[in-house]
Amino acid sequence: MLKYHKETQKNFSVRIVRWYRLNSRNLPWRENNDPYRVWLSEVMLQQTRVEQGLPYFQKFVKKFETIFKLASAQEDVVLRLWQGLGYYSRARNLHRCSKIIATELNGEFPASAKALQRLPGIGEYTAAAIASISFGEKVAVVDGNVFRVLSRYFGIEVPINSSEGKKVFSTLAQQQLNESPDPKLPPGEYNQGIMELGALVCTPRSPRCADCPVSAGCFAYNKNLIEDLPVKLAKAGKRERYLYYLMPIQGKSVWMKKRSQSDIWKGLYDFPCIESDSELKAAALKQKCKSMAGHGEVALLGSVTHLLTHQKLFIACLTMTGVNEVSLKKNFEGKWYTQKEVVRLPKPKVIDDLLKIYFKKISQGK
DNA sequence: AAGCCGGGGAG
DNA sequence: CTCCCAGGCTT
Repeated sequence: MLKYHKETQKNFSVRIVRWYRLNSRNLPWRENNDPYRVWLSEVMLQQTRVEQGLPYFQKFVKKFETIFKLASAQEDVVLRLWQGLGYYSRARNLHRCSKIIATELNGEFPASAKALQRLPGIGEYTAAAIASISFGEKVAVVDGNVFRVLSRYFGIEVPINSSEGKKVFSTLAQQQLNESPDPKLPPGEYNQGIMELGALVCTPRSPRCADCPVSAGCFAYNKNLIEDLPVKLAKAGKRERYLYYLMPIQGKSVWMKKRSQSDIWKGLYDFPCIESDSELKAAALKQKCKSMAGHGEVALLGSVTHLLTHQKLFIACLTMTGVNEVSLKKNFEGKWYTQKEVVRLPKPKVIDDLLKIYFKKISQGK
């Protein structure tokens, strides 16, 4: 660990809170400290930018005014509202969590980080966020912003995605709260302040050090190491998958199935799929489709490359009319859904895009 | 401890 | 193109 100046360290937390009070964005979940809204926003913002999550937050609080309304909703309805936000296990865990709180806890959130963390979808970060913001508990959050700000300010080279890094940075974050010169420093404002600073000023690239309230004491700023911190271990490469979707059509209905295995998009709906580790030739693919779903008319609807964090998906989608339902049912799960029903189903972004292409096509009379 | 899970915006 | 975002769960 690199050395830093202790006199500048001492006022870090106080400067952060002072800056936060003058520069915080006006965000809907900051209107009050209601744990339901704080929880909802924190789960939505896991690995997600504020701008991306914001419209979803508005939709959710409007549709589910209380945790009881969320708890009594169907999972498909929750997933459909979450559609497009990604990491769908968050939505499934959010729903599970709401049921526990509504039915077992009389609708009241546990008031400590330790108790909160026992709930599904609430890990160390989210537990600390809710406990500090809604209940004033003196517990520090450690998210991507905190890693970056602390790494730069204190000049710490330990990789932020290593086990040691997690320990080092959470200890350091908690120290700022415990050893603050202001014993009444509001933990929620300190936590939101350091994250807000990371989001608005101490950004991953081209940070706005001229606007930073703690630049004078910042190790990286003073040593001109801003671009070198934080340190991060290299990640594994992406797996490549070739997904060949067969979209069976019957009148105004489309055959879809729910993804239930522990794979991408669990809980969402897509079409029968033939997967391969390598590219399939058009002729071979067509042959395969016909053998699995009957000898109907096959046509290419579209093909796209879809990037996920860990996977690169090469996707092609074939429409098929005149399918043999017996053959289809033997090879694939699922059932027929009318166009109206299809719109209501929660679907991955790519599937939603493909359906839009198809529906547009048929509305123009092919 | 390492791998897995989405989608989008910035540079 | 790469990186990363108010992380958590599974193996």
